[in-house]
This record gives sequence, structure tokens and C-alpha cells, in this order.
Amino acid sequence: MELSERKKKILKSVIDSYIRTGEPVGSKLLTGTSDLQVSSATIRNEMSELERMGYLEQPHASAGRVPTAEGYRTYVDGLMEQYLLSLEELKVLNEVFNYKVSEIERLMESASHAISEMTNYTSFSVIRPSGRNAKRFETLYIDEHSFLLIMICTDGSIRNRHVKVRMSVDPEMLKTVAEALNATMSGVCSEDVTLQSVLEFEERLGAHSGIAATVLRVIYDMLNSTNSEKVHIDGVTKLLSYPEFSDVEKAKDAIALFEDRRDFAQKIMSRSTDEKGLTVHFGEADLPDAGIVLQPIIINGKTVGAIGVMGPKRMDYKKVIASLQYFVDNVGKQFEGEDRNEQEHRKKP
Amino acid sequence: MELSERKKKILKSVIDSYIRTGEPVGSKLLTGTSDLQVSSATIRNEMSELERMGYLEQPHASAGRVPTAEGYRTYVDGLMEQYLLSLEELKVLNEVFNYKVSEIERLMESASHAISEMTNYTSFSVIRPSGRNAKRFETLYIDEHSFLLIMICTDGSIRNRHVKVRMSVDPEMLKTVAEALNATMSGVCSEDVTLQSVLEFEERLGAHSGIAATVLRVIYDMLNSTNSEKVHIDGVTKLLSYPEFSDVEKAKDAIALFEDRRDFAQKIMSRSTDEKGLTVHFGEADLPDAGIVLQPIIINGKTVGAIGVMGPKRMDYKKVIASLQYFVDNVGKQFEGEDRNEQEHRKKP
DNA sequence: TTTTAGCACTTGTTCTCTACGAGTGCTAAT
DNA sequence: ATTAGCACTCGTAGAGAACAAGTGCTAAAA
Repeated sequence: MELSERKKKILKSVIDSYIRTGEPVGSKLLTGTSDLQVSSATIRNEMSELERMGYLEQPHASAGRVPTAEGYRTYVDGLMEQYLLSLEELKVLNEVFNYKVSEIERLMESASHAISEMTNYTSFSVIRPSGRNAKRFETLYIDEHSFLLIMICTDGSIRNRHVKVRMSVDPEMLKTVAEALNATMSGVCSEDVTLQSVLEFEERLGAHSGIAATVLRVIYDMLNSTNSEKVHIDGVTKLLSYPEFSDVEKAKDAIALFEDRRDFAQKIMSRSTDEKGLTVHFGEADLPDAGIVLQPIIINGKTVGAIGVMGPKRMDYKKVIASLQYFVDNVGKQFEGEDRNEQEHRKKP
Repeated sequence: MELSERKKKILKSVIDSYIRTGEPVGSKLLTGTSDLQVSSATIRNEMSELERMGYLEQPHASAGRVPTAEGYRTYVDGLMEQYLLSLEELKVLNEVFNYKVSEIERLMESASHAISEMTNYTSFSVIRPSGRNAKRFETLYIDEHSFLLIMICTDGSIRNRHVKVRMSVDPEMLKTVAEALNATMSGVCSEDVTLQSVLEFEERLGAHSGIAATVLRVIYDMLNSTNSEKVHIDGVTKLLSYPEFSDVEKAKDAIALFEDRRDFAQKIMSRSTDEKGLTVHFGEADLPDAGIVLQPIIINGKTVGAIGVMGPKRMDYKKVIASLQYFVDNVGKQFEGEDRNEQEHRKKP
């Protein structure tokens, strides 16, 4: 069922006002505000219908109206006007890029910080672990009892561990280890390691097989451990400033969401992966009074992570959405661009 | 001024009771409890004196007594009995060690988690950044446009970066880079880099000097960036369960302490460095209702970090202290032991 | 048919007042 | 030195009144 033009105007005004003040909005308030040139009684009738249609609700009989989830949905889907980032805000956001951080992780962290400061809500970033398949191994002699074990993954990322051993090592032996690893373990992920490959690895080590167990344990650890999402969270306390969370129990529920970062990351990524654009979630995850805006970060077609904002359900969506979109657009430029460069280079030979 | 035996008993009983219930404790309550065989009137007199002496105070005229910071101090310094960790608790703590994590960082993280669960307070661990002096550099060829730059520090720690460049690189050239770095930059920390060493580095690169700027920038970044404390925090929401923090403003103050991790780490380390044992802090850092127990982690005479617990001022100190001490004792065994091994090995040649 | 003015009704908030309970300090007796 | 007794203080909980905000409905006006 379509909303009349006037209903849309009223719904928009109600939500705008509620977002600003946090107070239920009554019919009289709207006569003064908005460009509606009708009496409060008319507005009352319209609001009553909007309530029947599921866009508004009353906290109690004699209070004004408050938007429902459905109300917010239509608001962000079309009613709200676009927010133009101020010069000040653009400056803050651009600083994130000016610093020229090459790692996406730090870039998203500082963006998350900037956005939290700008919007005064909690902001977070999640980076999904990528390609856990080993492509190549290298070893590097450090001293008689330690060496660096380096794993180059299929996605180009690199992991390494400083391995300390009781026995003596020397560069020659380490070379053997690397060769044996490359011969038997390249291309594996942690589930792929078979008994056969382990045995072959030990065999290839020959006289140095004493070191096999240690090396295998480290590799197993490397394949698994870095395999976790990187989570950054900024401005948790900001949430506590909003009356929605002035009750400690609710505050607790909200903050608890960020407590177990692993779990949080999984929740976020499971919502981001199938989406290719920004999504808005109202009152989910046992947080009836919270809203979450989620922006997946996609580079070269792959969802590498997500950045988002959590605030009270009545948060300033247009500002939040504008900030997140500005960020993701520029990340796109920066990283897709870089990739094109790489491809150019690769064409040469 | 020394406290009489009876005053001590009373002070201890008051604090024990207050820690248990969180309610101000009155004279009548104590007659039933403790082994004091005196009337409430006598206790009243004693409590009145304890108040005059600064160990107790009254929230308001008709309420019971509550310990002052001074009261807590004498309590933890000698009045409280020792807490014996239950088998259950020992099991939880031991699991941390059984997992045989070699990195102190993860070890402290899981200990922090375990202790937070055990005590139901917030627990944190901080690891101080160590030795930022470069001892040796290595390079490792990855592909035509990228290589791994490895920095081995004087304290044995290792840092590395995956460097991507536009120009073509090859193993031979990388060897030159490593040699040039070792000749000019070994032993430096970020403040030590002089113009002279930079020029010499470029000179030694010879035909490959085009790569100098990139390499130098990466090294500068490595010297500085990893130079930050690693902070882990566990169980923040647990704080919110205590009436001390049921007011959102207070909760906010408490949680804000953990918000800026860098700042938090600095605060913690500055309190831990000069201490060689466990310290207890009452109501500091603008948190009048909080208490912090801090245990520096010292390995081979060096303070490498700290682990601690934050809870309401009336937290169960004996349990918290017992847990932290159990942990630090075992960390000592594990790591000092490992070090002895290393030294044995080194004696051989 | 749509809009509006008017009014009775509902409900939450704020304030005051009262009663109560917990705990103290003091006095006088033991 | 200890204790029983008692008057006093202060915070909390509850009841009731006054009030404000906002609604739905009715009937009149456009």
C-alpha cells in the first residue's frame, strides 16, 4: 500500500524530529515545524492512520508517536534527504587517506575512529581473514638456536614466526627445511595436511628430521591462528550518552555485543558478505533500541571486511550513511587503483 | 598509631561484610557475625573511633559504616586472610599454561580472560614494547614487484613488512639492499637515523638507489609503529553488574578508562615499572568507586608488562590477589626456565 | 468529502506529605 | 569498661494531588 504524499511528509517530519530530540512527537509540534499547512487535528488523523499501517507507535496512550522499525525502514529507503558533509567533516575524513597508509587494516581503523568522532556514535571495522593457503615457504637464519619461518599465502599475504629451537641450526640446514616444505606443503590449508605429506616432509629432511615436529607445529599454528578477523571498535562510551542506554541493563546489553570480538566479527561478516552495498539494521541482536549501519568493503570483487556504525535506533542515519559512503568510495578508488597498477606491471613481461 | 586487636577485628569484619553485600554495615550486624562477644553499643563506640581515625566513614548520619581508602589499605596490607584457590579455579588457571603458548602476549591474554571469568571483574593485560633498536636486516624476494623486509632487533624480537614497489626487483638487488642497510643502519633506533647514514645508504645501493626512499620509509615506520603497547581487556561488561556502576555516568567514566588503549597502557605501565610486586590502588584516576590490582610481569629483571584487575572498590581483594599471584609465579617459572635453557645452549660453543 | 475546533479522557511526571526503618550518639546504670 | 535504653537523624517507599502533554471523538465549517 502506497503512502500519500502528505503521509510521507508527516512520517518524515516525525522521524526527523524524533531523531533530533529523542522525545515522542505529538501532533501540535508538527504544525509549527514542517511545511504542512494543516491543523493539528488533521495531523492527528493522519498519524493515527500511520500507526494503524505500522509506521508509528505510541509508547503510551497520552504520548506522541515514535517510529517503528518499519517506519525507519521507509525513512532510510527514500524519505530522508541527503546529507552533505561539511567542509570540516570532509577534512577529517580526508585526513584518513592523506596519511597514505597502505595497509587496509590501519586505514579502516582510523576511518572508524574518524567516523565515530564525527557522528558521536560507536563505530567499528572488521577485516575478514583472507586466503589461508600456503603458497611458498622461506626460512631465514637468525642465530644458532632460532630462525624465521616465513609463509607466503596464495592471496599474497605473508605470515611469519620466530622459531626457537634447542638444537643447533645453520643456514644450510634451513635451506633444506624450506625446500622440504615447499615440496610437500605448498598449497595446503590447515585441513589439507595429510599424514602422507607429513611423512614425506620428514623423509626429505633427512638427517635434520629432528626439527620436523617443531616446524610442523609452528606451521599448523600459522595456518590457523592468523585466521581470525581483525576487529577494531571505537567510541563505545559514546553510546552511553544517549537516553536509550541510560539504563545500565540496556547499556550492558549494548556493550556486551563488542565484548567477544570474535563472535562480533562473525556476526558482522555474516551480514556483510552477501550484500554488495550499505545495509541498515534496526533493533536486532537483542538490542531493541539500537540501530546498525553496515558497509561492506569490497575490493576487486571480494568482500574483505566491513565498517559500520552502531547508535541508538534513532540515530542520524543520513549523516552516518553519508560518512560511510564517502569512505567506501574513496577506499575503492585507492585500492582498485593500486591494483590496476599492479596489473599493468604484470602485463609488461 | 597502632590499632588494638579488637579494632582490627572489627575493621576486618566491617570490610568483609561490605565486600560481600555492598551495604553499609551497622553495629548490630556485627554482633551476630564475627567472633566479637560484645554488645552493639561497644562496637558502636569502636566504630566511632575507627571513623575518627580515618578507617571508616558514614555515607550519611543514619547509615552504617563504609571503609575509606585508608581502611582498605590496612585491610589488604594485613587484615584480610589468605584466599586459597579452589581446585576448580586452579584448573582454570592451569589450563592457561597447559596450552603451552610460547608467546607471552597470548599467554597473558588468556590469563586475563581466565581471571576475569574467575573473579567476575574486568581484567586486562599490557605488554610493553621492547627494544626498538635494529640489529640486523634481511630481505627476501617474493615476486617481481615485492619483497619482504625483515628487521631483527637487539632484544631478539623480529619485525617485518611486505614491501610493494613499482620497479622490478630481483634477489641479487635485494641482497645489495640488505648489505647496504646492515652497513649503515644497524643499531639505530628511530631517533638515531642521521642524514649521513641515509646518504651513505643511498651511495652503497649504487645503481639501485631508486628504491632507497621506499625502503627508508618502511624502516622508519617499522621502528616507530610496532613501538606501541599491546593491550588486552576482558570482561568490561562485568563491571556494570555492580551497583557502584549502576549510574550510567559512573559506568561511562569506568569504561572510558579502557577506551583509549594507548593512553590506558601508558597509565598502567607508568604505575608498574617502578614496582617489583603487586600493588593495589583505590579510587584513583577519577574513578572514586573503583579499585585496581596491578601485577607487573618481570622476566629476567625486566618489566615486560603487567596484568591487572579492575573492579568496584569493594572487590574481593583476597581472591583477586591470589589469582594474580598464582599466575605471575607460574609465568616466572615458565619463562625464566626457558631462558636458562637458552643460556645453557649458549655456553656450549 | 475533507478539515478543523473543542472537549473529555488517559497517562506519565512531579511534588509534597507521611510513615517507617535502620542506625547512630549520648546518658545513665551495671 | 561495657551495656541497655532512648531520642534523634536521615533516606526510602508509598499515597495522593496537581499538572502537562497528547490523544480520540464529535460536531461544525469549508
